[in-house]
Amino acid sequence: MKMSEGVEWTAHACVLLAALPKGVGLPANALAEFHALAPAYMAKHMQALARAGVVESVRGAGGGYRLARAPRDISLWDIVEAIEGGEPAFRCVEIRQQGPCVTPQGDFRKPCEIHAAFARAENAWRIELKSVSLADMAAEVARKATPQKRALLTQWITGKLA
Amino acid sequence: MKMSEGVEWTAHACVLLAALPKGVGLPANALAEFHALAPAYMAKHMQALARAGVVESVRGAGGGYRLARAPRDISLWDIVEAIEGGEPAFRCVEIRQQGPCVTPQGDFRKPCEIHAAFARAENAWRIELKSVSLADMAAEVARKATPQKRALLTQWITGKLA
DNA sequence: GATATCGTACTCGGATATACATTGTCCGAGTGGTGACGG
DNA sequence: CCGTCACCACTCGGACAATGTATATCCGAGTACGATATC
Repeated sequence: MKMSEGVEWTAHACVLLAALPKGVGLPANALAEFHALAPAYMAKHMQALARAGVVESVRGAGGGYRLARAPRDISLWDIVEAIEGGEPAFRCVEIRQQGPCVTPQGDFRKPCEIHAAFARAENAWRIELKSVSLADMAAEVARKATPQKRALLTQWITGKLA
Repeated sequence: MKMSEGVEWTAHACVLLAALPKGVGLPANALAEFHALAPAYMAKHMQALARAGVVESVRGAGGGYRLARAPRDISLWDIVEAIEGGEPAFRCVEIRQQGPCVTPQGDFRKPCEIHAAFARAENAWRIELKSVSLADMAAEVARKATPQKRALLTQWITGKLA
């Protein structure tokens, strides 16, 4: 059970976007280059974020992706849901209802204990992810930002605005 | 991010084993037949459980699988770990250390915030799974056991013991 | 009748195909900027 | 000098291959049971 690496890619990309001035975005190329990632594949993942409404896309020259909401209102769970899909990892197919000794009148209204336990566990996981917002992490990144990094970002942005 | 269906198969199988008299086991064939599952594939998953030390295997006629510990001492996490492997779903590859504007002297002693957040979330998930033992679920199953089901199990076991 | 031995049936274990999902790449669609042209 | 128009470069979006992992199956290795022959 492993998560798509796209989650890590887009999470870092979103943190970067969150550190930018409000309303300003960057093209997928720049987001990929910033962490030395494959541009085309990064673009694909950003599309998923756009479909999910986490980011907004602006086409044409000077376009790119920018956050659709305030960083405080975007959680890690939003990103996971956009990339991985919101379906639970444990998919109960009700095998308890199969086999030679299943009574037709067996009451299966309540989910089986195994299913219930996994649902509780994934809920705890989801709640933890929902409690972490981009704003929290962007602050950490901004604190460590070097002049070098600021310069590159400014160049990208001003290059856009020029 | 989806979990192997083998987890569901083996979880139900282990609950069944937990409901049996202490020390008694069943062959993989019987475990599969009980829930109308592919016997060969069930056998493969039971092997993983045996390697992980969750169940013990007994070869030869009258052999099979039996729990290696008391049901109270086997948790859902043990089964997930045996089937899926204990590695975290989110694999941080430290992409923050890549790219054009990474300072060589940047301190990366502490894990990045994204990595830390996912680690916390998965920990919550793991703790929840560790808190559920086979004994809890076996009791639920035994309470609902029909005479039909009891008869089939007795037949399998006595067929073994005869 | 008891015991040792051989054969057989049963079960696990790992090696081997297959299907599917993820990963990775490319080209077309759409849009804003820019320069040229005309008024 | 200003406004309009057409062209171009840039960016997103979805369609298309390559790779890796999970799924599914089969056959060989090993063991206990039982039958048989012998003492």
